[in-house]
Amino acid sequence: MNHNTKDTHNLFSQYLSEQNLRMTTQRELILKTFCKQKKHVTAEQLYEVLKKVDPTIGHATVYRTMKLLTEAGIARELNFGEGSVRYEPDTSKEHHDHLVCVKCGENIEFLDEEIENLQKRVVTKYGYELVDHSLNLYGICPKCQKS
Amino acid sequence: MNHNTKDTHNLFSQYLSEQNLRMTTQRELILKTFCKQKKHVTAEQLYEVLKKVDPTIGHATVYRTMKLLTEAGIARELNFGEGSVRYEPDTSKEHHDHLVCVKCGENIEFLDEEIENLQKRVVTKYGYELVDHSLNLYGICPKCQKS
DNA sequence: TTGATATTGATAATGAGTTTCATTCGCTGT
DNA sequence: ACAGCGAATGAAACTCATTATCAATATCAA
Ligand SMILES: [Mn+2]
Ligand SMILES: [Mn+2]
Ligand SMILES: [Zn+2]
Ligand SMILES: [Zn+2]
Repeated sequence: MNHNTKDTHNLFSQYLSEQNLRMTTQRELILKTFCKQKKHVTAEQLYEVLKKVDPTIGHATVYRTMKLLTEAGIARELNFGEGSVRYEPDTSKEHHDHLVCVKCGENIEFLDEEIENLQKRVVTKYGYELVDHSLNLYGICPKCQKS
Repeated sequence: MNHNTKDTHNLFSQYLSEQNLRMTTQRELILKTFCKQKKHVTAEQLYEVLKKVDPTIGHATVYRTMKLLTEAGIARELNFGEGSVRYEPDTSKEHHDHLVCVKCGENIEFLDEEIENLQKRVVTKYGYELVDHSLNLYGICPKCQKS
């Protein structure tokens, strides 16, 4: 289940005060707008959406805030090798990996417990301590296979 | 086993002629130098090495040639989210994934057949046609755990 | 050897993301 | 409500990786 807006707002407030940072109207707006997005967005895309609500909002503020949301565990960075980072809500309850169509960009979220476990096995085999992982599968979606 | 220099040179020559492109002294030098590298290099790092051999070589030529080598199936692009792309020899005989230390950057190459197979299962489950994949595990190496 | 055309290197341009800095805002204590 | 201080903001300049432009040069089939 997803965090609702109030959940993430509380989470963010708490994170900010822990770090002696402040909740601002811009940060509230960015959080709210980010949580509404249905797709994985880049900071630039989110900035475009935000400008319609608050035309005075700054470019840098969006980047800065997405970084904060990531540190707070509310957003997660995705790198599909496109040249820019995408963000998705990160509720830590629902980790998943991605299957991306290289033609149209459509992407499916999946979670394979077996793969997750095997990853841990690899990491411990080499004496490493697992911090994170990134698994992206690239393919051609059924729709694009027909054209 | 690795391609040797002559192998890759032939592969590259063939690819170039198929595309109506030309083998040049710069391309030969870049290929040779790239194949000698022991670690995954960025285009910039390779450029630094190349300048010592041929100080007149151009920055853009290195980038252009690494792109060609990738298309020819001789190099493979790696993205560890560092901001720049790294390259490794791609012999297709020896695919592997990476386990990277987030502290010191040391990285281990591994191949887990079970994971590879499970990936295929995921892809076919959703009706996709697998094109590529990228699996990076990030952790802390034994050495860095002690400090 | 020649000519068509691909390639090169210098340089400018791009695009994502970050830094700087003067101004404004948020919060805590009064 | 008010003051004061440090945090946050937006504009603009900047960085860094990579790509585009273009005049000069090199390759190779004929
Ligand atoms: Mn996702
Ligand atoms: Mn490797
Ligand atoms: Zn598609
Ligand atoms: Zn390490």
